Amino acid sequence: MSEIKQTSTNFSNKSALSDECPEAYASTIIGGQWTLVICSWLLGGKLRFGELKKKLPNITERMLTLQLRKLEENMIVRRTVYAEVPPRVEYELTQIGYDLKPIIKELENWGDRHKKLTGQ
Amino acid sequence: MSEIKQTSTNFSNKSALSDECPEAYASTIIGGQWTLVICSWLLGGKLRFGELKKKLPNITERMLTLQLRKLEENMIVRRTVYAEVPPRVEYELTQIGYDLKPIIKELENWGDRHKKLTGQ
DNA sequence: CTCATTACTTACATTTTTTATAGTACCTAA
DNA sequence: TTAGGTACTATAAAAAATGTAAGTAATGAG
Repeated sequence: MSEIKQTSTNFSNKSALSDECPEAYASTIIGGQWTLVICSWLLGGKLRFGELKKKLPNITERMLTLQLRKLEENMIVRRTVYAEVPPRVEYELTQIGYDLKPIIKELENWGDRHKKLTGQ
Repeated sequence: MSEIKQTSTNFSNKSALSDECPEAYASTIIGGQWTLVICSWLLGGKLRFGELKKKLPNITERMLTLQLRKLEENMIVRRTVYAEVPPRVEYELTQIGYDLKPIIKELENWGDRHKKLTGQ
C-alpha cells in the first residue's frame, strides 16, 4: 500500500485517469476493500481503533491501520490521539468525509437492487 | 481477474462483506480501475469496442476486454455481436447499469470538491 | 494469393493489495 | 514482578489486478 512504484505504467495510468475523470479519482480514494465500510460505520459518529475492529470482525489490525492511514492522508478521516495509558485513539469523519454519506446511501440502494435483480 | 481463489481468505472476506454491506458489494462491482470510466462513456450511448478503446487511450485491449466481460457478467452492460466481417460488437448499459448515473455524477462532484480541497 | 480490418485470446511478467504472524511501548493494577 | 490492555509496527508471503507482447479467425478488396 505504501510502496507504489511511481515509474510503473499502472501508476501513470491511474494518475492520468484521475486527472481527467473525477469519478476515477474518487474511486481510487474510496476503492479499498474496507474503505466504504469503515466510512459507513463512522457516519454514525467517532469510533476508537478497537471499536472499529469489533465492527469488522475479519479485518487484520494491519489492514485497519493501513486503511485508516490512507483515509487520514486523504483527509476523509480525522485521527485524535489521547495521551493515556493504555492509548486511546479516536477516528471521525471530516466534512468532506461526511459528504460521502449520500454516495454511500445510493451505493447501498443500488447494491440492494442489483442483488435482487441478479438473485445474489 | 478470472482466477479468483475461492479458498482464499480474501475471497471469503469479500463474500462476507458483500453479504452484509450492500455498499461493499457495490464497490466490488464498480471498483475496477477502468470500470466507472467505461460506464461514464456508455452513459452517452452504445459504443463499439474500438470506439471505447479510443476514448481510453491508455487501456490495453486485454484490460478493456476483461472489464467489459466483468461488466457483462454483472449485467451492467449488454453486448451485441453482429455477424459481420470484420466483426462489429456494440456495448450499451442495461437498466441497472444506467441506474449508476446519479452515483457517477455524485462521485464526479465529490471528486472535484475533494481535489480542490486538497489542492490536487 | 495477399493484405487489411476488427475484436478479441493466450501466455507470461510485473505491480499492487491483502493476509499472516509476531512482535513493541506504555502504564496500571494485582 | 508480572500480567494485561491498546494501538499500533515489521516482515514475509499469498492473492489479485494490471500490463506486455504476440497471435487468431473470418472475409472481402485488390
